Amino acid sequence: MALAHTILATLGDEAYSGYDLWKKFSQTKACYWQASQQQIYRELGKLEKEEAIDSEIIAQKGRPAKKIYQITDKGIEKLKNWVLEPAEPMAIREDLLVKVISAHLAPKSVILQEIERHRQIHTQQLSVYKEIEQQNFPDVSKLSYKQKCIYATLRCGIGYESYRISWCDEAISLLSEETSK
Amino acid sequence: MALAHTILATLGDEAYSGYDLWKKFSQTKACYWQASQQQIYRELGKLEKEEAIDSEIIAQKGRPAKKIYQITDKGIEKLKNWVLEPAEPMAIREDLLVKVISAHLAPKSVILQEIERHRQIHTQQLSVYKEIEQQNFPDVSKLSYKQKCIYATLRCGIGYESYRISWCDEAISLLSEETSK
DNA sequence: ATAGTATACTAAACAAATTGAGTATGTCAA
DNA sequence: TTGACATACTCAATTTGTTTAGTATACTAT
Repeated sequence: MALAHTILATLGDEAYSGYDLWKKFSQTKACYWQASQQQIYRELGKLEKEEAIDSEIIAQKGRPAKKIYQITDKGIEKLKNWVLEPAEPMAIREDLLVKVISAHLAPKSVILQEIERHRQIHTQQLSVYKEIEQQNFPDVSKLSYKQKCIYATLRCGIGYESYRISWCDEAISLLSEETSK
Repeated sequence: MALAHTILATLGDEAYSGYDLWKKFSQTKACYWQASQQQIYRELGKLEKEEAIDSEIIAQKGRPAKKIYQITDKGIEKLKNWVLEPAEPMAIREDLLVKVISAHLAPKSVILQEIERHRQIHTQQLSVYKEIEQQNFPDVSKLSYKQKCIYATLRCGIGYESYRISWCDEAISLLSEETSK
């Protein structure tokens, strides 16, 4: 599965501790992979066992020591082989939509407010991505191939949040209408 | 979790067997919930144990007998309570994007062809949804509230596939460009 | 005849994800 | 000095999802 590979890909650029990875995931990686702290620590343990990564303990002043991980040649090989395999599109499992098809069981305002709440969440996330875009990708024409790849994932996140916001607007408008039946 | 609730919501309209539900899931439910046959059968077993649904075995001519399930009052109550709770936005875990950030490990054509393949998958799914839209929702103004809710989920699926196609186009264009660096 | 496909369901092992409880250190503000 | 928060990591239980392997009936095309 791809959590291992996302970690490998991230460690390909720089050494990170589990905690650093977790923060990275909740920030810039969020547009394509979400994982909890526990998942990341467990996966790091597994990857170290199979020697795809190795670790080093770094003492810090004024902070607990941290264990930073580096990708090994074996890990690079593993990642490379995986990239060559075809990827399945993500499975859609959207709780909100299950609630929408069950919406008639509750007062109309419940689902409308919930969609509005989601609209806000996606608007917030979109502004985070747009901020990253402005800060890190001011001039697309000057990007290296590797940077373009990262930028493409950010654009995917921006597209996703925009699509979600549009759908929320459409759904609110559709479900707010007066219905004779 | 929502597989149980998706099943309950589906059984709210009509009695289905596990096999029927599975087909329903791979067709019209696909825009908001995906589940395998095995998952559905297991979930049905659980739901029956907790008396949210009950079953009846129906003999058929020229086919194996089937076990059809109906929602109980307890099940309706369970679904209703769940609808009132807030829903978390779906976690994004998109293998393709992990491959995109690792794309520099393979020849450029590998990732471009893979994105093109995904573009085709999403184009195919979009046309399925549009066909359903034309067949089942020719006149939105005549829909009941309950039907509008179902239609809203279809519109979400249509929006999703459209967004995916647009992103594939953008990514192919971005990554195909000549890069000096 | 038999191979392939569709219907209809069960079981079990395994992998991945979630949830909750802990441990420990250090900063900062009330 | 107490409580909240951030850093940094571990362990265990449970749920959810995937994979593989079955059983069994019946239709259809070769």
